[in-house]
Parts: sequence; C-alpha cells; structure tokens
Amino acid sequence: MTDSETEQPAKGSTRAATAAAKRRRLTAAAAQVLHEKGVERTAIADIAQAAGVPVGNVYYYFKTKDELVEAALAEHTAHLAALTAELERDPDPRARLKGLVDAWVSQRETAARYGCPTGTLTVELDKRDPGGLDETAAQVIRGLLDWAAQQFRALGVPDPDGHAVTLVAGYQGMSLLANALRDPEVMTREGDRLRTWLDSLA
Amino acid sequence: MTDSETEQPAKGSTRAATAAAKRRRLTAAAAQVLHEKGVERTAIADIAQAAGVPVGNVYYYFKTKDELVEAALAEHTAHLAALTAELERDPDPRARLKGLVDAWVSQRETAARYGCPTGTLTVELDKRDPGGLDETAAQVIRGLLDWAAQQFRALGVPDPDGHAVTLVAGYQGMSLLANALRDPEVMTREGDRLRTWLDSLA
Amino acid sequence: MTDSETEQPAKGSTRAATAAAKRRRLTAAAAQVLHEKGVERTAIADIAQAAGVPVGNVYYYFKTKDELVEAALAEHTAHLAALTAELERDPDPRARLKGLVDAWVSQRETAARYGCPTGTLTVELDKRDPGGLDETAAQVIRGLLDWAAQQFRALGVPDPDGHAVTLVAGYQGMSLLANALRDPEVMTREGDRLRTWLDSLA
Amino acid sequence: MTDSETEQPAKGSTRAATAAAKRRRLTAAAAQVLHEKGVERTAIADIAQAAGVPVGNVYYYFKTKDELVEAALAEHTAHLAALTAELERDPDPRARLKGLVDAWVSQRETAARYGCPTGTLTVELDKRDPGGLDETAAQVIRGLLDWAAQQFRALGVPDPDGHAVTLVAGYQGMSLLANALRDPEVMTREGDRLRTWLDSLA
DNA sequence: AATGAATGAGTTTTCATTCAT
DNA sequence: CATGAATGAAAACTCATTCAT
Repeated sequence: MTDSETEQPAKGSTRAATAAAKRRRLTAAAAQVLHEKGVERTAIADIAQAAGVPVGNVYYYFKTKDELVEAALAEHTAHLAALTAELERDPDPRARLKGLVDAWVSQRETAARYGCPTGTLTVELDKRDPGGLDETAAQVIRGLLDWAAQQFRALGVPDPDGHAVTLVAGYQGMSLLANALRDPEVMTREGDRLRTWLDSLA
Repeated sequence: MTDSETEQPAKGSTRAATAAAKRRRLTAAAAQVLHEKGVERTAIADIAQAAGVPVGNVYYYFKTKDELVEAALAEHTAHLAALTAELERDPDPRARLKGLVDAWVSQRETAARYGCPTGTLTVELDKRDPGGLDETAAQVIRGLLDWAAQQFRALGVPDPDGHAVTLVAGYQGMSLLANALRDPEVMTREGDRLRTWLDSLA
Repeated sequence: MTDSETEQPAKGSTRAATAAAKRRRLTAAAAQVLHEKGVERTAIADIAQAAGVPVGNVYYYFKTKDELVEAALAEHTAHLAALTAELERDPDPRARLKGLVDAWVSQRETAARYGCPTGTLTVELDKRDPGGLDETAAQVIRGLLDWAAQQFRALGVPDPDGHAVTLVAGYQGMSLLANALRDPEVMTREGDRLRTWLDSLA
Repeated sequence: MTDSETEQPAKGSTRAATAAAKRRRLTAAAAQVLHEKGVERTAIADIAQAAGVPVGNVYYYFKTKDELVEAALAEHTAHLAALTAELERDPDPRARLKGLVDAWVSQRETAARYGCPTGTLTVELDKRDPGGLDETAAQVIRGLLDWAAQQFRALGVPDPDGHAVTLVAGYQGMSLLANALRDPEVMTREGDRLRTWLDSLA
C-alpha cells in the first residue's frame, strides 16, 4: 500500500486487466490518502496522483468523490473480513479476540500517526453527510461489533453485545489517544490491559 | 450556549464591554458550530451568523480561522477547568472520578449526535494541520489526563498515568461508538462499567 | 423511433448492412434525444446509449457532435419530405395545406412536451454556432416554407411566400406556446384557426 | 444596454449605491448575454465580464447561475410591465394591442439576430430544468397572454383568451422565423398582418 | 471499422481573507 | 473598531474527442 503510488500497469497486460488494476489502485490510494489526510482535506487530485492516474480519468471509475470514499470504506471492510477469517482459524473464541487485539496493537505506528482508519472516517463522515455515507461507515463498525459479540457469545459470557461494545470502544479510545499523543505505546499498554480483561472473563 | 446566537450587546454597555462580549459570543459560537459541523465544513460565515456578528468584523477579533478554532479549544479547556473545580469540592478522589464519568454520561445526547467535542476536534485537527493546532487539541486531552492521573495518584493506585489513559480512552471510545451508532445508551452502559471499574480499584 | 434503443443488428446481417443500420440507429437516436433534451444538454454518450452503440464507436460514423446534429436535421428533412410526398397524393393544394396542419396537430402531445423538433433545434443552433449549423437548420425551415409557398401559388393567392411565412410562423408560434404552457390543446385550437384561415382564402 | 459592459461605478458614489448598481448591472448583463448566447453557452464568466465584475464576486449577488437566469427573466417581466403601462395610456384596447405589435416590430433587428428574448429562454429552460425555471419563463409568457386577453375582453370579442393565444403565438412564430431566416422584414410583414387582423375584429 | 479507456480543457461553486469606507 | 463588498485560489465534476488495442 505504501508504494502504491509507483505501481504502474505492466506493459504487456491486457486493457481489461489494466482497467481492473487501475480501479484497485484507485481504491487502495483512496483508502490510504483519505486515512492520512482526511476526507475534507483530500482532493480528488491527491488520490489521482497517489494512484498515478490523471484526474479526469478518475471519474471514469468513480462518478463522485463520495463513491471513492465508499470504495475506501469497502476496502476497510475487506481488510476486516480478511482479518477475522484469519482469526477464525483458531477455534478458541478467547484466542480469537486476543488475536484481534494483537492485530490492533501491531498497527500502533499507523494509529499513532493517523488514528484508526475506520474511526477517523466515521468521525468525519458523521459531519460530512448526515444520513448518507456516515451510515456506511457505521456499518463497518457494526460489522466489527457483531463479530466480537459472536466470540463473546461463544465464550459464554453474559451480555455479549455489551462486551463487544466495550472491546471496540477500547480500541477506538486507545487509537484516538495514541494519535493525539502521537505515542504508539499507548496502544501497547492498553492492548495489554484488554488482553488481561479478556483473560479475566468467565 | 443554546441561545448564544440571539445574545445582542446591551444598548448602554461601553465599547470595551461590547467588544469583550462579542469576542465571547464568537468563541461560544465557534465552540458550538465547530463541534456540530466540524472544522472543515464550517465557514467563518457560519460562526459569524451564529454569533450575530457581521462576517467582516470577525477578523478584528480573530485574525484567521485557526485562531477561532484555537478559541473553541480554549473554551473546551475552560469547560473542563470549571468541571474539575466543581468536582474537587469533593475530597474523595474516587468520588471525583465517578463524578467525571457522571458528567460525561449526562452529555450522552450530544455525544450521540456529534461525538465528544474535544475528541472529534482532535481527530480533525490532526489531519488539518499536523504540527500546529493538533498539538493544542492534544493539550486539552493532556489536561484531562493529568487531572485524572492526580486523582488516581491520590487514590494510591499504581501507575496512575496508565489508569488515566484507560479512563480517558474509555470516554473517547464510548463517545465515538455512541456517535457512530447514534445511540446515547452506549454512554450510559459504558459509564456504568467505568464506575464499577473505579470502585474495584485498590 | 420509440423502440430504437433496443434495435440490435441481426446476427446474420453483413458487415455493411450492420454498419448502415448502426448509422441509421444513431441518426434516429440523435433526432429523438436532441429533441427531448436539447443539443447542449445531450452528451454523445446519451445518443450512443439510446442507439445501443458503444461511445467510442460513434466517431466512426460521425466525426463530431455537430455531424450528429446535422444528421438529426437531415432526419427531420426526410420526415418532412415523406410527409409532403404523402400530402401531394391529394391534388387540391388547399387540402394539402390543411393536411399539413392536421399532421402538426396530431403531434400535439410531443409538441406540448418538447416543442417543434425543428423549431427548438433552430433556436438552439442559432446560439450554438452562428454561421454554421444554424444555417442548416434554417434550410429545413426554408424547405417547409417553399413547399407551402408552392401550394399557395397553386391556389392562386397573391404573395404565396408571405402566406407561407404566415402559416409556418403560426405553426412555430403555437408549438412554442403549447410547450411553454404544457397544453396540447393550444395546438388543437390554433390548428382549427389555421384551417379556417386556409378555407377563407381566395 | 449595449454599452453596459463599460459602465463603471462612479468614483464618488457610496458603497450601497455601488452595490445596488452592480446588481443591476449584473442583471442587465445577464439579460443581454443570455439572450445573445443562450443559457447553456453562457458561462458565469461571460456575464461577469459583460458587467465588469470579477467572477468570484458574482456569487455575492447571485448564489447560482439559475438565480442569474431568474434575474434575467425578471428583467424581461419588468420590460413587459413598463411597455404595457405605457400602452395603457391609450384608452382604446385595439390601439393598445396595435401598439404592442408596433413594439414587437420595432425590435425586429434584435429578433432577427437573437430571436425573442422570452421565447428563446423558454425553449432553452424547458430543456434545462423541467419543473423549475421553465415554469418561471412560462409565467412571463402567461403575463403577456393575460394582458392581451384583457384587451380583447375590453374589445368585446368572444373568446378573448383564444385571441390572446393567437396574438402571442403570432409574435413567437414571426420572431422565430425572422431569426431563422435572419430577415427582420419578416417581422414587418407579419406585424402588418397582425394589425390588419386586429382591425378586422368586432 | 470496434471499443473500453484516456485526456484535458472548461464550468460552476465555495471561502478564507482583505479592503474601502 | 464596523461592515458590506471584493478577490482569487481551489475543488468537484462534465464531456467532446482521441487513442491503444
């Protein structure tokens, strides 16, 4: 993702492949740039440049800026899906949840610099378009909540939904603080606390 | 704050008083509108209108938009100072912290609609002006952390700073989730959990 | 014309036939869409879509947008030629002219919605390209004037050209009003008046 | 109107007077340029330039292009109101109507070059914004129809509304033909015919 | 001649900031 | 200090036209 701006279509690739690749490149660039600069501060030109695509051409793939934001959100959803799928290879729900925390902590440098991608997007979209994309952003978070609740249910704890909220709120809170204080160690320490908490359950 | 937009200077007031009042009105309007609409979506004209001040005049009180944002941050700092002063009337540090949680929960409707004023500002400013206002926003949060750490220290728990981070992260996390889900009850439930946690310490 | 957008080339048709059919489909689509949406509001892509032709392919049949407009004008000329040919089956010039009025009135619903195809095109082209296509549009109208003048001449009235102008102006005027007022009955009533006028001559 | 583009605010004029003058200048420029170039071909920059106003400043007076179009329509309404007021100085309704025709004919050069301002705007707006400004344009025409109907009623002819439609349709038709043929004499000749027709009534 | 994709110029609109009075 | 008005630099979006297969 970091070097996506230099990814150029291979010479020998067919048109169709190039087009799909460009769309993917644009989506990845959108996810990255929107996270780093925020929705309002990001111009279409910024995403275009990051993806190595002329500005006018972006509109061939995404009719509006909002569609690019939507694509970025979908990218985050996909990331999450991949992560949970990976975690589900472990049959123990507690281990799965701790694996989730590990994943969060492993992103601590990014979080300290730019915050949680989903969380910051949610905050911005809530102001940008009440009753539109903000709901889409909320869905991403809801997806995370649902998955966590499933694990808590499997764990047999009471009020799995409440536990899920606590877990995700913990993640969002520590990301925001790590970002505000520009201190990735906040993630490490709060991650430890969350793991201890998970161990203490049931 | 709600009726700040209709506050007009009294006829008999002196020039200086009027000027100070105007500045106060602008600051209050900035704090409110910036919270509700976000920094990027708010035009100077919006704040001017909310404060009942002609647009061109704003610049005699605040040279740039950033100064208005700074004023809004100062307003939040003042709110916090007033709150902690009030809480300090209780000699028990644990009661103070629980009072803080109560104050947060009492703002649940606002949080569900617009998020935590300081938190959302922090997120936005981090993107807006890396190395500028974002640091100011961070200071507000640091102030809160410091105060909480003091109470934890007085409580005699180990790692008071870590506990402060956990508490404030809990607040930011539950505000963000309440906002995303548009559900004030998230604040109520997580507030309860924080209170229970505080009771369990030492 | 209504179903032109679904017309697809038959599988067994030869290359040439397909090409000609495509050109015809594009011309018909141009005539229709340009009438309904206007020249400036119509994108090449709109015409391509209506004709079921890929956008890039349009340019093999029409080098520019203006050529498409020209084709649409030719289509209207052809319509007019077919109509007058049909009318000339009646030897009585007065009957021919009344038949022309009948034809106009029969199009009242279309006129009320989109105006006279030729008239609205003329108005638009006059602004679009002074000294270019507007002259082509004028030719269509001149053709109508000439035919009408012939009939008036055959009728033996003095100043056949002046009568032709009166007749066609009556048509354009009632079309414009029917369109502005969105009232097809304007066509009916003014058509009656024109017929009465024709009967009163000589 | 012709030299409006060189009209500059007088040095000694007050701000308020200048502002009002600028708005008037913009409205006049809009009416003229929109008539000459058409709505779609006219950029805000064209109107700004014609009025001697920087582009960005236009938006201080008119929030959108549509508002400028609306102002132009209002200008035409005002022209019409002034004209009818002038005509009403004559007590004879027939004379009033003939005076209206005279006014139309006197504009023949403009009509031959750009068509009837209201008529061409109506045609364009019908395509541009179905259910918006087109209705406003229709109102201008309706105003003319109403005034004419009043005169016909005063004349004591049956179906005054129908006669009004015939008159106005005659005007629109002859304007369109004069424009298409670029021949102002069409206006002269059809104007004569309308006057004769008016004399023949009752 | 077929076609999806590319390009770049043009247009509307928004706003922070400045200026004239 | 007051204030309406001015300014100019973005930014999103559209599209005719062209190009690489």
